[in-house]
Amino acid sequence: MKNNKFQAIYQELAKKLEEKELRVGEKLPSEHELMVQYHTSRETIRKALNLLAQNGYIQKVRGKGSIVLDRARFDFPISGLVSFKELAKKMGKSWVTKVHELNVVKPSDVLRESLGAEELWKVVRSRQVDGERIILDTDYFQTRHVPLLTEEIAEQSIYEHLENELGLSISFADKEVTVEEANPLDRELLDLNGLSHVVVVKSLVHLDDASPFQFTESRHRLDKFRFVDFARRMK
Amino acid sequence: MKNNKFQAIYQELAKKLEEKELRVGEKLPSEHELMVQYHTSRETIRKALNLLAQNGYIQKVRGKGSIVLDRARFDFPISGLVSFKELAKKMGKSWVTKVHELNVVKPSDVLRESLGAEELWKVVRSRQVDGERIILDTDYFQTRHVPLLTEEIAEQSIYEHLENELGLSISFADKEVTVEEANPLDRELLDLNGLSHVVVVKSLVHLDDASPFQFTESRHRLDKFRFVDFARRMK
DNA sequence: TAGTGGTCTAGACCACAGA
DNA sequence: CTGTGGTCTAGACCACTAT
Repeated sequence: MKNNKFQAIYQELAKKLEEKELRVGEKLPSEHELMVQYHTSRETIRKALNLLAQNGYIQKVRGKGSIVLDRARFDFPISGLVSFKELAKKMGKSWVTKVHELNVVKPSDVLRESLGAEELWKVVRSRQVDGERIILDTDYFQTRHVPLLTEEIAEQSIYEHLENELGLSISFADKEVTVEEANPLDRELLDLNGLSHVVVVKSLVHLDDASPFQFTESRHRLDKFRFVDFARRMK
Repeated sequence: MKNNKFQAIYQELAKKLEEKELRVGEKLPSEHELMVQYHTSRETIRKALNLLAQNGYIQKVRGKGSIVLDRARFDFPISGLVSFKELAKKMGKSWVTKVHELNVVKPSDVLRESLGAEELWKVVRSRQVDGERIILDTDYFQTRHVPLLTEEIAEQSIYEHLENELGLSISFADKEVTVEEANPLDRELLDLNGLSHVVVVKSLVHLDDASPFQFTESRHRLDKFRFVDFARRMK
């Protein structure tokens, strides 16, 4: 990966934990031991362990050690920071993305204020998983950062295109999950099976320099929605 | 608070940011400057700033500085690590908690496996906000850690009781958000207004030593559910 | 080039768990 | 008491932004 020692150690340990080289409830080697193993300083080991803790692999307990947690590692944030393609792949699902709209539009007042731009790419896509259209995504991107979008790109992964081709670095997102009544577009482009409501995930995505870059509204069929979170109390 | 320098600095800076002493988009003083201001080392300042970043107050940009983010600071996780009482108070809502069941039960197989106990407190409570019963909470607690629960405690805040009276320290939770069809108990104890589904938040809450302690199923009326999240890409 | 944040070190002292 | 993780320091070097 990168040149960072602590990231490398994190990834090595995370891999070991995913491959269950250590059982749930057992303890990681102590920080001192890891320090020796990896020929590095204690603070560097601690950075790696803190990453593990933040990501739910371990729980550090003073005086005892680092306990391996039972984390079903299928968890991932719905939309926003992980692309739909990655998600579907991880879940081992067959999926089809269909592009319904792709053009440059003038933003509404709310969007103009959120994204601070006079021109935005608008992309409307439905997501079909196992033969059913269950997600309807509407994305708005800054034209400033994205000169060109094509149907081919939108059908594959816009995120991959942004990060790999354009070198944009996504950093963080504010997300809001609510439930709304299905609108006519939902009824047209999703297989709702008579369900009256949809789960709506709105995300405002930012780049590394903290500038707002993308707004997404993701509308999910109720019965296919699942959101898993790992909440750690602030210390 | 505690004796920790970096926590104190974090709290002081967070307070300043909440009181808008710095505007969105402006920059915090540099790490070197803060180091001098607070008579401390750079790593300590960096710990405080990392806390600010983790909690969405700032975004650190290499070569530039720490940029103040526009974070509506009303965000909080729904259920699990924040008590209903805290939540309602923050939102400035009138609320009533009604206890429908409170006793010791033998756990189901799933619960026994999750919590590893042969005896659990079961508490069923409805939450009324602004005159409407919109949330139905079912909690299971380890009797091992909680010798006594009374209706009075359950009507107020069980969390306050656990942390203040019993000295238990809650640490982290796994949460799952789904939508389910309303069941007869939902219809009886909630004002559903004909809505056919409820949002279900399941949480498995752990103590500081990583032992599972509490399982909660929180059922929310669709139209009153809102979940706000701040997602940071792993680095 | 000067100023910023990012990583890393080697050491110190403290708080807590367990034998 | 020993071993664990938690905090803090003073310094070094690197990578990036801006001028």
